[in-house]
Amino acid sequence: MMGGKIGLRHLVLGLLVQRPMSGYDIKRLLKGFSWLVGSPSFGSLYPALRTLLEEGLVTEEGVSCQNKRGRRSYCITEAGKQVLQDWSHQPAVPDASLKSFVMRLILAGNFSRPGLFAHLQQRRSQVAVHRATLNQMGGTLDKEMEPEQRLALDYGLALATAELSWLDSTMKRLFQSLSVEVRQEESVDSKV
Amino acid sequence: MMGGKIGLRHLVLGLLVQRPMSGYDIKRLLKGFSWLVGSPSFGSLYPALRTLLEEGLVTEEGVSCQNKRGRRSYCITEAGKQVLQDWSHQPAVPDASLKSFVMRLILAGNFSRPGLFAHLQQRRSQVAVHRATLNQMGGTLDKEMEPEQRLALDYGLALATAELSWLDSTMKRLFQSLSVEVRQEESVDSKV
DNA sequence: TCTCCCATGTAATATGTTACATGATTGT
DNA sequence: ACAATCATGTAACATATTACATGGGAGA
Repeated sequence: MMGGKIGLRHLVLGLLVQRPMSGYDIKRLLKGFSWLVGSPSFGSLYPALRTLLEEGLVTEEGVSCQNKRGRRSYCITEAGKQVLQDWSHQPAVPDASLKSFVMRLILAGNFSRPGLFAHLQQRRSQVAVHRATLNQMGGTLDKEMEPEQRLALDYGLALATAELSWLDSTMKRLFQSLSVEVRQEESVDSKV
Repeated sequence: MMGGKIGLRHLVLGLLVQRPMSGYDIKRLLKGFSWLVGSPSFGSLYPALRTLLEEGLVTEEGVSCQNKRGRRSYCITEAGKQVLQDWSHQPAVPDASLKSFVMRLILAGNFSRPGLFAHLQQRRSQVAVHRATLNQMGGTLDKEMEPEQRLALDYGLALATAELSWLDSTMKRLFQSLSVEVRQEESVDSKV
């Protein structure tokens, strides 16, 4: 879910620059952005932290480090900052993005007309949820999110809005007779 | 690059409904949509076709099937159509999308201001290329692409345009002094 | 025949998810 | 002390990429 070249490692390092965090913290923080970057599973997150620790890019900071279990907070080291610095100077690879929805769109010819409509509508409700989530994050700012992350939030909102707009106009165009349902759902969204 | 639950298999099946194709054909066709769905590598494509063949979801059709090497065209079977049908009735899982660009955006606080600007501008040029590619596909339609795929094309264009718009306004807002460069690049894009 | 490109195949490697197991902490 | 949740760890599995190897056909 996190995708190849970039890797979880750099994302983790980048988040640890802002403040020390545990694996659990990272997971929680990233969950809000899951639509945009994907939320790593613990099965990949914890091993990644372990590796970073062994490589000396992060250190363990915390009250109860001698215990095998228990909360562990990680803190980026100078070496880690250097690695992050190097990475940020490399050009970003353009990576594929939307996958399953567009896949189905490409195969739209195989759908029945009602099937296509259902597909578009399902996507619409998913995107609406994502937009609502991002909106909510913007509201509860200050607490856990650094102000710099507003940019990512803003970006996500802009794209979600554009997609909703496309979905609406497309559904309207293809299925004019059913446009009533779309309108109803729209009014629900705008309350969020 | 293709992502979990959905799998290459269904995409391949879906494309084979339209007409028989070889692995190479599939790869070529998908390359144009690579920004939207990801383009599978041969290392995953050929084994996938092999598996589908063994499962009886596709058959080999072609002139020289007795050869070990050489062009092989695959044709979907009734069983394959059934599998595809079942799949298309399942709800789509919302999958993460933009990854590396947004990752860097989230980490924007670690960037220097010029670094951030470079990052945004790089993204802009990538998206501009993608949009140009899609535009071109729309022009050379009829040849290799089924008319149903226009929908995916249209979707991709709408999103790319929205993203370019956001990038432009954001860059303008954050770096007003440098907005001249953006304008220049804009005029280049519109020629495509 | 030689060369270049088309087309397929495969092994090594990387990375991620799922499902499970287990230890800590907190509230009642 | 008990339950619920927090938090970490790990093995089995799935899937993709990369780099390489190989065969076939068209033209010089």
